[in-house]
Amino acid sequence: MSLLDKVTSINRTSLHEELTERLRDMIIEGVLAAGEKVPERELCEKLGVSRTPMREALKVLAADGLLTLEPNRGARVRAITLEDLEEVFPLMAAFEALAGELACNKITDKQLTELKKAHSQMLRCFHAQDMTPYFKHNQRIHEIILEAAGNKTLKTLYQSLSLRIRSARYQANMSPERWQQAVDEHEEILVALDRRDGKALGEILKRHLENKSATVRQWMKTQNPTHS
Amino acid sequence: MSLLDKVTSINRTSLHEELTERLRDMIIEGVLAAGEKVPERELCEKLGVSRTPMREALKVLAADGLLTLEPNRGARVRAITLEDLEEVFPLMAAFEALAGELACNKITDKQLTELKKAHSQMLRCFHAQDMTPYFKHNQRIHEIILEAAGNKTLKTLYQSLSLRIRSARYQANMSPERWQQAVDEHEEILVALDRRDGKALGEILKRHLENKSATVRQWMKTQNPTHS
DNA sequence: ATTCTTAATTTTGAATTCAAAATTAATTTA
DNA sequence: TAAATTAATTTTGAATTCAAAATTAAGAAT
Repeated sequence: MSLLDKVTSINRTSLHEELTERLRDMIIEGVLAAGEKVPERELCEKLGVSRTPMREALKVLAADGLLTLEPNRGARVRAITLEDLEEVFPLMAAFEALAGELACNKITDKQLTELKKAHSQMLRCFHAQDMTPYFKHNQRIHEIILEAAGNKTLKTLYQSLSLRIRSARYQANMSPERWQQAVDEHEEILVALDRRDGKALGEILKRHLENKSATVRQWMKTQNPTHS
Repeated sequence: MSLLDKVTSINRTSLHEELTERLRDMIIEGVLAAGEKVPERELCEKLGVSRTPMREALKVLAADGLLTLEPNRGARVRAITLEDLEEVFPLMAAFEALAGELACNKITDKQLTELKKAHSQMLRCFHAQDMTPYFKHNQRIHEIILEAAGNKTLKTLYQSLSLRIRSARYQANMSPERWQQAVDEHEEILVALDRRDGKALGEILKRHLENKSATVRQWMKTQNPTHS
């Protein structure tokens, strides 16, 4: 096999794909705020593209649940409701449980090492009561487990759902007790993984997410009692 | 509230939405065969639409996993591989299990009656060894459970995955023993639902789908031992 | 002044157009 | 004749154009 064969083709991703990613980021970052209309023309101008690829991207994001298309009146960033949360969290919990079970069978030593590293970093942030990096490491841990599960479809679906409830997920501040509890659960997760006890890990992860869910729902209710 | 307020707006669904549905059907029915290129121009002519909405629909279906887009060379109907099956089935099993648990809490008497009706119809087909309507009633049962779970997101995701493995799912011939087993499992499902035993139902449904998975994978290996 | 009606403007949905890439056909060369 | 090169054709990606719908602005009527 010549060296040339190893040259992978340039990622000449199509415009609509790039746009989809770009818009997705803008939604995550809140540049396009939840509930707001998507300013199609303005976006086209700012990004220097025509409406054709832009509208293709909007359709894809709508199919993905991040936008809603209102016939003859354009796209709107989907605002998350309490009902959405209550639908999505059980699914996320099921995904996490499955990921845990699969990961127990497949996780490599390297991945486990990474996981432990992320875990101890997270612990440090917890003790320093430093929320933002805590969340970062936390997210990383769940990503490693998902990766270790070795199921691309699972990963894609999980991330898609995760994105939908993004805003609520990391804005709900946890009470000190809840935070301690979350950390304890993470200890349990590590132990189960170390033992390769898939069944136990699945249950812990499910419980972990259900607790998270309760926190977020609680928070959301205080935010907007009439659950818009 | 006047009667006029009850008049729901005409479903002036946009062209691209109708097209998406239409193409999806064509894929399910095999009019667009797995692995084949999607004849964009031809389809536009036959359906009497321009390329703009057609291409929007193709992008949506690609995001949904039914098509793959090959840059500068159009869309192709995604052919299901053994790897796909092995990724998707565990997810379907998790979905079914969750649906079962949720359904136990929420199922109405009417739905349960419907379910029992579909079940006895399915049994009749089993005893007559009439495969095609058996599958129809079978599918209906799982749909009712999904519906009873009362989680739209779950329903959507399940159906999306179900569609992806459609071809394999209902083409694998079951052995007489496996068929009997499937029927027995369905009996168990009914019993658990009747008892509103969510935990048990979840486990039965999971096992049910795992057995289904084994059958389909077996069949697929005989179809194409090198798993294209 | 406030509501209703009508006209102007903008936005949206979809067809058309155009350039670039890929494919096929034709031609040349060995 | 078979492989390689070049030219013609088709297909694809994306911008532009155009008609219909929605929104806004302006004018008329109460």
